[in-house]
Amino acid sequence: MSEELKKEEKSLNFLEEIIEDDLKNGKYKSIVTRFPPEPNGYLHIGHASSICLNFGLTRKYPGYTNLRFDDTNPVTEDTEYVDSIKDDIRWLGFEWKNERYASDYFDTLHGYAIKLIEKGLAYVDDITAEEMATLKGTPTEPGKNSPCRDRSVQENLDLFARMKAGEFPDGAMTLRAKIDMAHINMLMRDPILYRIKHAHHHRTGDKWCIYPMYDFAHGQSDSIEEITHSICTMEFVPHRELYDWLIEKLEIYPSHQYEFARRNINFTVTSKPNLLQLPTEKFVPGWDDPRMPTITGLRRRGYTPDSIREFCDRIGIAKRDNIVDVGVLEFCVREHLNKIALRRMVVFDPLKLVITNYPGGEEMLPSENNPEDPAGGERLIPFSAELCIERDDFMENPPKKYFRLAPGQMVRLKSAYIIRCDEVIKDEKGEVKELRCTYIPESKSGSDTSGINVKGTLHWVSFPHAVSLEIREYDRLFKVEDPSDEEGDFKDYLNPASLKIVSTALAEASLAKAVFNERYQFIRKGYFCLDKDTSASRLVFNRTVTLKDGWSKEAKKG
RNA sequence: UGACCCAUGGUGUAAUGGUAACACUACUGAUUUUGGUUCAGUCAUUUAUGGUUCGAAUCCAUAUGGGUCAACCA
Repeated sequence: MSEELKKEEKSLNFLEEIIEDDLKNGKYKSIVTRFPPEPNGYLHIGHASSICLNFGLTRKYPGYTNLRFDDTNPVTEDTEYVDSIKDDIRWLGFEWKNERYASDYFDTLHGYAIKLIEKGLAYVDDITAEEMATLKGTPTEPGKNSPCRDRSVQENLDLFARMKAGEFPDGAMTLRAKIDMAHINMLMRDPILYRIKHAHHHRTGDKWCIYPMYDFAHGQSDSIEEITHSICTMEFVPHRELYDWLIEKLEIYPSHQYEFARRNINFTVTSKPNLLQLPTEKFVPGWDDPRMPTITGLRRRGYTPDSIREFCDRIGIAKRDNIVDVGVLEFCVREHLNKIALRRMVVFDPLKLVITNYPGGEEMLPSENNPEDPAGGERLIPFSAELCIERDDFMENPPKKYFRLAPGQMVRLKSAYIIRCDEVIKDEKGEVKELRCTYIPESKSGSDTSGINVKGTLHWVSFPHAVSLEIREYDRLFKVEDPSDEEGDFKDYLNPASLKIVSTALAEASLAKAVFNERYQFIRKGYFCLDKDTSASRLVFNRTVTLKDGWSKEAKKG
C-alpha cells in the first residue's frame, strides 16, 4: 500500500511537478486552469486528453477549472458547437467552475488595445494583407517596417476609434503591436491585434465590427480570469514570447503558459480541417457517426466516459511527438465493458440446428447476466428443438485444434446442453443448410451428470423465440496509420469496410427489452449498445468493440 | 539553411547524478460452460560521438533524426 502510494507520487507528469513546486514554494495557494475550445467544431479524443488534464489537475490539487470559449472569430463559430462542447465535457464527467467567453471580455480587450496605443506600443496599419506579408520577411530574413509604423498616438487613437465605428470595410486596416520587424520570432514582428470583420457574432451580435486576434485574446482572457497554469499544445510554444510580452506591457495578472504534445492516435484524423470535411462532405452522415473520433461519436459507439478517462490517464502527457496505438483505447473500453456489460446471446449468421431427440415443447434455462459480477443475477432463456448457431461455428472438415461443431463432434451449448452433430443437410448447391444433432439430457447446465468433457462452448438462440436485430459492425475509419502523412488527399485512405451492416442477426428473446445506455456483451462476439436509429419495428445495435480473438490468430497459423 | 521544441522496447509513459521500470502489444503456459476474463511467465529499450564525474538515460558540447514557425485562423 505504502509502496503503491510512493509509486503514485513518483510518477508525476511534468505539469504536476511544476504545480507541486509552485504550491510548495508558495507561489500559489491554489491553482486555476481552463479548457479553451473554439466553438467551431466538435470535441474529439484529442480534446479529451486536454479536458482530463485541465480538469484532472484541479481535482488533484486545490483550485478550479473554467470553461472558456475562444470565440474571437465570428465567421466560423456557432452556438451549435457551444452546446455540443458543454454536453461532451459533462458526459466525460467534468464540471467547470465558470462558463466564460472571450467575447465577454471584448470591452476590456478594447481598453487594453487603447492602453497599448497610448503607450506607443500599437499602431493602426492600412497596408494590404499582401504588402504586410511581404514586409514580414521570412524565418531567415528580417522584415521591414510598415510605412504606417510611425503614426502619432493621436492619429492611431483616432483611426482605431473609426475602425471600431465601422467606417472601414473588412481588411482595410488592422491594429498591430509595435515590437520588432527584425525579431527572430516571426510572431514578434508587429503581430496583428485587431482586424475588421463586419460579421454577426453568436453572442455579441452586431455590436462589434473589430475582433481581437487569438494572441490578443487568449492570454488576456487567462489574465482576467487569473488562470495560473494556461496549458496548451506544443505549436503554441513560439506564441509564449508574445503572450508574456503583452501581459508585461499591459501590466496585468501574469498567467503562464505551459505546453504539452498533442496526442495522436493511429488510423484516424483529429486535425480540425480534416475532421470537419468528413461530416460536411458526407463521408460520414454526421459528427456523431460511431466511426468518428469525436466524443459524441465514441459515445454513440458505446464507449463509456470511464474508459475514455482511463485511456487519457494511461497514455499520459509529455512533450514529444507521439502516435498512440488505437489498441490502447480498445483495451480500455474492453476492460470497463467486461465489468459492466450484460451477457446476451446473438447469432449473426444463423445456421439451423435441429435437436432430433428433444421431446418437443420448450424449457426456460437460467443464464448469468455477467460472470464478472455475482450480484448481476440471471435471466431465463428459452430452449427448444429448433435452434440456430453461428455458421462459423460449424466446419465439415475441421482443422486441428478446432473446438467447435463438426460431424460427429460434441460441443456445449452455453447454459444448456451438450450436443453431438449427427447429420449435415445440404441444399442443391452443396451449401450446408441444416444440422441434425442429438442432445445429452443429463448434461444440462448446472446439473451435468454426463461426465462428458467438451472443449467448445457455442452461443445459440431458439429459432421460434428469436428476435431479429440489425447490427452495425464498425472498423477503423482509415486503412493507414497516419492518413494525413500519406501522399495526396487523406480521404483517399478511408477504409471502405469501416461499416458492415448485419441484417440477419437473431437474438435471444430478452433483447427485445433492450434499453439505451445499457451495455451488452453478445457472447463470443463483442460489446454492443442500442443505437438511436432504433425504432418500434427495428432494433439497431452498434458494435463498440470486438472481443479479443485468440482463435483467429490460431487459425491463421494453420 | 535561421530560430525554437523534441529524442528511453513495436507503442505510450516513468526513472529528477546511484540496479533502466510500468502499461499496452506480441509470444508461452495454466484456469475457464465466452478460443472472452483471470493467473503465471517470455521477448524486447536509453539516436550517435565526445566531455564532466567514483558513477550519466539524466549535466555539457557537437552531430543526426523528427516536429514547429513566414493565416487579417485558433
